[in-house]
Amino acid sequence: MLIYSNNFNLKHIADSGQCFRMNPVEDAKYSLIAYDKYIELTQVKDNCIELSCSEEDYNQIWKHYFDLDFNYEQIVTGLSEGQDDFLKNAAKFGNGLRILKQDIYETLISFIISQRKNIPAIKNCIEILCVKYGKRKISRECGGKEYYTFPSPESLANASAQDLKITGLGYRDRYILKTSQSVLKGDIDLKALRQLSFEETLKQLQTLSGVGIKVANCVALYGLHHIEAFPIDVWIARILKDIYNDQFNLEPYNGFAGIVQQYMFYYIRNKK
DNA sequence: AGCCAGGTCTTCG
DNA sequence: CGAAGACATGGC
Repeated sequence: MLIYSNNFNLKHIADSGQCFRMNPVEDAKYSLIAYDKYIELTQVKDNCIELSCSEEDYNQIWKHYFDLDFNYEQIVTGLSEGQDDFLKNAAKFGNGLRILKQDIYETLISFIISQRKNIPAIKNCIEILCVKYGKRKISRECGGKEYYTFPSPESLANASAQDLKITGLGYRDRYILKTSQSVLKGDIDLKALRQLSFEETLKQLQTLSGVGIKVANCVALYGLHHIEAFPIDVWIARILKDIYNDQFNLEPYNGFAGIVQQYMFYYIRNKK
């Protein structure tokens, strides 16, 4: 089916570092695995995307996943026409970036893995984890394509420390194990986080093993859609220091700082 | 080859 | 308290 939107760019989203299982398959075409589903998406035109899914899956999953009920136009135009030169360029450069609504547990585990790894390494590591601990499935829509779902909390909580060693997790293996056990035991109720305030959510997430302020903000932003979150990693920290001399004022972007952050991150990582 | 990666945890002063 | 050091592995 075809979707029309002025702010929906597959390449930018795939390279945005917020999701790790969206990859190019051929020119302008991407595969994506999320919520136990496999989908292929093609950028037909700047403002037109073709999805391989049924209308039912679109309405139940993908419309929500890509945050397509939200209009990014005003915010992105606001940035690209504002007075901040860096954000102007970032907004123009990354136009079509959106903040995805990903599964909370997958986001949590993915961003625990992300610490001190580059993005290709994160992707590889997650893929190994999925093949080893996820479910093998076949996509009907996409020519019998084989894929693996993201592991459940049970499967990772019950993984042996020995087996985890060979997944390339490094020292993060114990974080994954402990956090998955916390989720499984109910020490934390990931779904219930949706009822909490942003600040309280960050606090609860940080009780988990391997989750500090940065990962907590990423989970809040990409898994719970707190678009006021502003994760500061090494790249954003460099921007704040080098471009803004540590004087960046978030206040004008109150309530959607996460979108600003995403455009900053994409721009600094991908501009020549 | 050697540095660095979407940080966190522990230890030290 | 805040600052420094340790941490596993792989990509480039």
